[in-house]
Amino acid sequence: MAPFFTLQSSRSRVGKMSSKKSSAVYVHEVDYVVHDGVPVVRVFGRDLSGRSVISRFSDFLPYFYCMPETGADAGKLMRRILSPEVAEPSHVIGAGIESKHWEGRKADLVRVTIDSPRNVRSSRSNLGKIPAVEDTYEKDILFKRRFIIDNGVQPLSVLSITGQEIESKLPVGYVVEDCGIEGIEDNYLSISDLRLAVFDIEVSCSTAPDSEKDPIIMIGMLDGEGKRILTWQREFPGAESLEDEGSMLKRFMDIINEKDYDVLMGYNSDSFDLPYMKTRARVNGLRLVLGRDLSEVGYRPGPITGRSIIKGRINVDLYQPVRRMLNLPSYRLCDVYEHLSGRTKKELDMVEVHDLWESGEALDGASIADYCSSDVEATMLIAREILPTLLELSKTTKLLLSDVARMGQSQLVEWLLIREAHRRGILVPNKPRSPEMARRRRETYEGGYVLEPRKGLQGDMVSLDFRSLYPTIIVTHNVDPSTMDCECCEGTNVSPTGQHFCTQKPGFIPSILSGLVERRSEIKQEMSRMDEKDQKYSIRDAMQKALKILSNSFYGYTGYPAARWYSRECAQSVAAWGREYIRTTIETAKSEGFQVLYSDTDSLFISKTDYEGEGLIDEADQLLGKLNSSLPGIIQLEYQGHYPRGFFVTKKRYALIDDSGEIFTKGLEVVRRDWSPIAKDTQRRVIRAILEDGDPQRAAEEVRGSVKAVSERSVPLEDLVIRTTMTKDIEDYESEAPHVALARRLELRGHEIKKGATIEYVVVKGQGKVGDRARLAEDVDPEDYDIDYYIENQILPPSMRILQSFGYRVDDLKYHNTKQQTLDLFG
DNA sequence: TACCAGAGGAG
DNA sequence: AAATCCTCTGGTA
Repeated sequence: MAPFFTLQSSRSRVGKMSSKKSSAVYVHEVDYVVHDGVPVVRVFGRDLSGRSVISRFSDFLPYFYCMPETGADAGKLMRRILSPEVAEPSHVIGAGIESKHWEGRKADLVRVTIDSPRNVRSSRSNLGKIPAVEDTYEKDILFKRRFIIDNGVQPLSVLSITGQEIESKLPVGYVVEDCGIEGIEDNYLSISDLRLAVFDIEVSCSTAPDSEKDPIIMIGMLDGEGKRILTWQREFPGAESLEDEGSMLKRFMDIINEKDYDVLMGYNSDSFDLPYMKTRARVNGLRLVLGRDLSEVGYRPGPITGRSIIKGRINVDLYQPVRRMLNLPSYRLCDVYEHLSGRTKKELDMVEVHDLWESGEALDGASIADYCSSDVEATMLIAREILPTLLELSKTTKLLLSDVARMGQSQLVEWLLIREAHRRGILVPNKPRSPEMARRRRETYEGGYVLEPRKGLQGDMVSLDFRSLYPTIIVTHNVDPSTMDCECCEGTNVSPTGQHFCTQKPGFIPSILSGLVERRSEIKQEMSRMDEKDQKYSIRDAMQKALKILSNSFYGYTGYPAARWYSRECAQSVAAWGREYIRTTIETAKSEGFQVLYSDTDSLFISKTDYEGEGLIDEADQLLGKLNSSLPGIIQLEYQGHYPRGFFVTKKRYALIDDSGEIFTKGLEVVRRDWSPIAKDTQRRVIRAILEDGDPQRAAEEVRGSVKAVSERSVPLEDLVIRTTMTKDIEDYESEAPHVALARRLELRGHEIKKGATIEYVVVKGQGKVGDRARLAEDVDPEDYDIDYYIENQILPPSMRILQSFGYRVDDLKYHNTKQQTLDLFG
């Protein structure tokens, strides 16, 4: 143990030992407060008897490391830092020497302890200026996470603590002071052990909601026991009606605090419901108190959307995780619900809610209360779908569930690495500063290999793919910044880009990744022997998904310019090895008499003359055996599927049908969000006609049908809507694409259009650019849509791309019946 | 016609 | 706030 000197004696727990008691707490949330300048970490959770606990730790302090300049002595630097003229203005209250792994060697660092998290920034800036300090490290690790990592705390599992129960004003639960950690148990909560609730608010407003003046008229809540709808002034069947908005908010707070939920979830609750409720509470002379410590809801603005803070409860906004974990054309609550349940749900727009509230009437027999109720049910359904995976991600990364729900893939990987680095005594690299990041962004490298497909209709084929190609390359070849170009292994394990990786000692990243990959394959093994309806099966599935998300993120992480463990050479080597493996596979398949129809990165489609069905599958199996016997390490090629028919249009654009008749479409307009429904539906019918019936003539007929419908104006406007996302703020666009042009006009009309908004437009007839003729569907008369545009630019191109390989030309598809057309014009 | 910016997909 | 590869559109010179 390294020597440790302090300027201030640390609080001793020994004296209070007699009055201390031990308890075990399931950890839900962790944060800290500062009392009289002293940081107190609070662990929120529930004890084994189910009582809510806040345990307070006051002997944990923030710290960071100072790396001495090369040649400078760590001890001397430490003494300098501890000297009053440096220590006092820098809030240093202790320092010690610690040895850490750094860039392939052991380095002695000065670990500097600071009095409070709020002083870390200024302190490291001061100490960083000392000439003998080369750089400071680990100063930007959030204090609550530092506590979790250093103490090995496992969120959602059991923490054994000692401490003194103290008097508190909490209505439920108790507070334990002067806590110390006795142990960590691997005893994780599952979803059914958590008290969870979803909520949703309805606002009445005439245009856009303004939290200063437009009231919340209803709050829906749903937990394991049932649903509650709160409203005011008006009566709705099944709803509890309060006197006014303020009373309703008060009632909401009372329910949350009495039921003492562990998890509170909403859809867009971080950026909408909670901030809105906070403002409405203020307008009504109240404070929105939802914290487990009876604190008010907080709000921290963020780069994209802010984050609402409910102290002590796990606050999950399902919107972001849904966006990340599900690939959907739309992420409106009703659309996500529809996708998951297969049932439709009516979404009310702001104006409809307003009208119904004002009139007190029902729309199509349903009141606002019914819609509010369906909103919370939809939210709960989404929670059931994705919360299990979030829970598993939290268990694997040991991050708080509320953090996991807000982090991207790179952050999940990074925090997993940081925790592991701490365990192994590895110094955590700093985040790159902006010039370094800019430099990294410029250094691009070559990625996966894509083979030009054999175009047109193909018969019987089999697809093979590498099981987790990039993760298995990283593990097999020990790809890691610390193993790269070692002195011991020159000339062995050389990547196609020239770097070699140590074959003697396992690298940091590969050793962590191999654990994840192994666990996943064990779980998948287990699952293959289980009944799919078994509840344990779905838990395994969530575990497996979480491990997959994490394993697949490592490669991208090493090539990510903002990563602490960035290494272009590593990312480059992985991709280069990937290209080598797929190219070798293609060559071997060819030399074994197969035709290789298409290949992309880690997969290939093959066929063999005179072989079909089972015969082809047998042949492919033999090829697979041969290939796998020569693949190194854990890299493995797998049988993916058999397709009796399919066609390739270009790279990354094709459609296949499998033996059960299921159609898989990749890249074509059908699967894209930015084409009109009429264009996508027509293409879908073309694909079906060809793959299901092998009937291009019927396909052509489908196209003519759509052309006719558009010409006759019998297509409903909603099928003509083109949706495009604003990927940046309006003023940042260089070009004047249709959705940008419309967005600019809408802004002049007083609409606020932010980055991320979806612009939905219909093209109307007239002269000039498409952008000038793009209109909101609500502003378009069915007589005004541009028939020619929809035929020439929406229906024909996607369908033609498929049908041209069957010998069709544009004119063959254009007119259903030329004479009829002429007659119509005159009739 | 050639080129660019932009969107959104594949793996 | 993961990477690269790729096709296609609309606008512009």
